Amino acid sequence: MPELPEVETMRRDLERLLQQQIFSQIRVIDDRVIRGISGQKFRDALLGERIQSVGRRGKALIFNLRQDKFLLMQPMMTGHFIYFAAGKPVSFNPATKIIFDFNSGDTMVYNDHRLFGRISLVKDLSEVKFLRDIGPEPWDLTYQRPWLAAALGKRTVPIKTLLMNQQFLAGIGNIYASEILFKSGIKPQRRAQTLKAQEIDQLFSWIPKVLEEAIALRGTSMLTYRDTAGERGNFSSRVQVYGRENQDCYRCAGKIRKIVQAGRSTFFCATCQK
DNA sequence: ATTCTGTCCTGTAGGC
DNA sequence: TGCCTACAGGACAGAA
Repeated sequence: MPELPEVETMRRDLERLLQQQIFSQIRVIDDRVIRGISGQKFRDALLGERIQSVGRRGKALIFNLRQDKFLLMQPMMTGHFIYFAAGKPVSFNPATKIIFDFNSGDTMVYNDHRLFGRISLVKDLSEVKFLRDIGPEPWDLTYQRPWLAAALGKRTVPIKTLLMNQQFLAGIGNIYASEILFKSGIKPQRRAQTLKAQEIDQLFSWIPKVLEEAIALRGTSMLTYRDTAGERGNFSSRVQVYGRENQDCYRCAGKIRKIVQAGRSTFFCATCQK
């Protein structure tokens, strides 16, 4: 489900709400959401641990517990946390897979109806393949115009598919790939290495701009995404092309079209995007 | 090496 | 209303 803006929204909320809190009880309702160890071992290893801070890398959330202990969570399509302050009624549903209680009396539940999400405890983040192989964040020092041009030049995949490749760049998923290409005026089917200098300029500036605007609006809610308070993201109202098949383009008279690339839906305006 | 396809799951929206 | 199919914010193995 969530892409970089949604995961960053979760990170900010969770760090504000849970920093310095200590796990006092953990109820694993469905073992399948935990990777590597049993629900019982997961629970035992987490009890008494204190959340020092909450980080993010691409679409992964990282709870920093100790120098050699991290709670890693990848929401994938439908995983998300809902927070309940002490004294508030905690609400569950069939998607609730883990319930975390803290010393303060606060509770955080983990919901994931499709069970694609991953939660694990790791000693060393570099032992996680996903984190070893992931590309730069769009705000890293590496993220420079010449780096982007060189990286694009080596690839023959359609630009939309490349934008979604986490080894290329961290954090962009299916919604923002379409939105970024619309803003950049580039057709999603274009092969990465065929982009002209002026198009690379557009892409280079729109990638962080679109993501930053989405973070400021607390992400996009299409179907199931909710923040830690159970609220929808407000970028949904700014979406230009995603999910708008056959509707009018906001910028020209054309219709938004939908195609499938690498098994995923892509939306674009055939008039605005060249 | 890079690129593409199918798979893991469950819920829900839309067509008939 | 109720059935049936298609599809859903991701990542990865295995095939081409």
